[in-house]
Amino acid sequence: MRSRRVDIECGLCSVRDSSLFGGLCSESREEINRNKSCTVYKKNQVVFHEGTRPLGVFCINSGKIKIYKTGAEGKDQIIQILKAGDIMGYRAMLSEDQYPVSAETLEEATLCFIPKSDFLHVLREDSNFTQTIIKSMSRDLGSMADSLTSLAQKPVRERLAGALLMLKETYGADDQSNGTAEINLTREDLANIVGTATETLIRLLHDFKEDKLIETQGRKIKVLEDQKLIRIANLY
Amino acid sequence: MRSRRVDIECGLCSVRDSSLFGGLCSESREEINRNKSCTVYKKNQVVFHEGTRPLGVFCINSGKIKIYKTGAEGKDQIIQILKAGDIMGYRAMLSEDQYPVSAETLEEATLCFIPKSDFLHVLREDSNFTQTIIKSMSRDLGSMADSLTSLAQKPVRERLAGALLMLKETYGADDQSNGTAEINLTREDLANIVGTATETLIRLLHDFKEDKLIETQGRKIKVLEDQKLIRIANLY
DNA sequence: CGAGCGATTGAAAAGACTCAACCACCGTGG
DNA sequence: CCACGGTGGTTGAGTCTTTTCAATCGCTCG
Repeated sequence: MRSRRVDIECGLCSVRDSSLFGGLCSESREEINRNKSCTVYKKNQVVFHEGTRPLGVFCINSGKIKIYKTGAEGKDQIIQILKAGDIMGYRAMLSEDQYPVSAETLEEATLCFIPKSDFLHVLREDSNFTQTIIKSMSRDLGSMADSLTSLAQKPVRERLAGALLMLKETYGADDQSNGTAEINLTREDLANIVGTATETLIRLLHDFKEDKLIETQGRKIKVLEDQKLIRIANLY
Repeated sequence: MRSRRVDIECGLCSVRDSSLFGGLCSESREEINRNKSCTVYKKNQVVFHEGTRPLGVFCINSGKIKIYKTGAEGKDQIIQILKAGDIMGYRAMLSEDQYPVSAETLEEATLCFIPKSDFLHVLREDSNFTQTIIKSMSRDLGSMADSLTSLAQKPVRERLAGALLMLKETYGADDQSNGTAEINLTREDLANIVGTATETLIRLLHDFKEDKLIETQGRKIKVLEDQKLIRIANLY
């Protein structure tokens, strides 16, 4: 058995308020809820693959997902890390195009799949929701412009500092972590976020650890000195 | 006098069909046309600046525009080059946010400014247009994921080859160029597209010229061997 | 227990950047 | 008309970051 079905009610969903579906009226919500199917994915399962066509959208109930693109040499570039409450796959669906990227679970994750027709119907009926979607896309576009710029201009060290701060947010969000969020990724994934070789990444992590900016236990990374990292990241 | 006003009718506009406004019904088009103001910008004039707030959108009637973001060290990263028919500035406006990037003319350009209220009204009324806008944003998101990946993974040489091919398209589009498009950019701008130092860019251009892949006359670059460049760019 | 993956370290090589100087072209003002 | 200043283009040399390759280690899983 590759995956397990579960029942989740949108109305009772713990991540509802933090998701893009948060603002839906009860009518729209019911429509989204009606035909969706929720599945528990195991760690490192591919949810969708670059080049295939979307049949609907996924809403993350729990777990983290990496969105990545495979480069010419087979190396993955991670574009973003999604967490509970995030919705994925709607862009390619709306543009009636193939997925430009792939999605894979980083840990066990529960995803709700909403069929294309239901999603589109709600989008057509609920102009507030349309607005929400458009805003979300705009924000993503802006943050990708940021990433592009730092990838082009900043040395690896600065990018790593920035990535650690970003990941602290992502990993601190859900758990009952009292500010002690632990980043849990393979060194390779981390390198593919920062855009560098795994070895380089390991060496820099080592430096940061020596400087007491972070702590590591196995693969887990705990960010200690946000302020100093912000300075290193050259964020203005 | 910094800029000159001119009159252009959307209904007669030469770039109408190639723009996102192409599919508008005559009613919507009239609404877009009504309150717009068209201005001739000189070369190297800033149209809007990162961090300011949009009051409407711009439609490019003629000329090329660079969209860029200024990095921490004051170096610009060019995100895209827009040409006649393209619309710019709607994302920040729709997300009710500041511009995440700046826009500057690369040559004399005629831009039509459409006030926010008119644009939003058409967007609300015309669901086809909403669809068009969403698609355009999705496509941009996909192509930015591409850029991100090649910036992170490909050496400068490959990125330059890719950029030249892309620019050939951009510069070949309008003119009555019979396949002999000439790229006309400063070396610095070109370096800021590729994401490298100006000197590095110049050296690589020199190599390409030696290999008869391109021709240069002053700052102008003519792409000769598309196929070979595609291979160098490692496009799959 | 052996295979294999992920993490780590070392050493060498390569790619790209910086700095500095110089050139070429162009518009301006004397 | 020509010297001048400035911008953009080019070249060289040295340096440094980052990558690559190779090898080792630790741990988990079957």
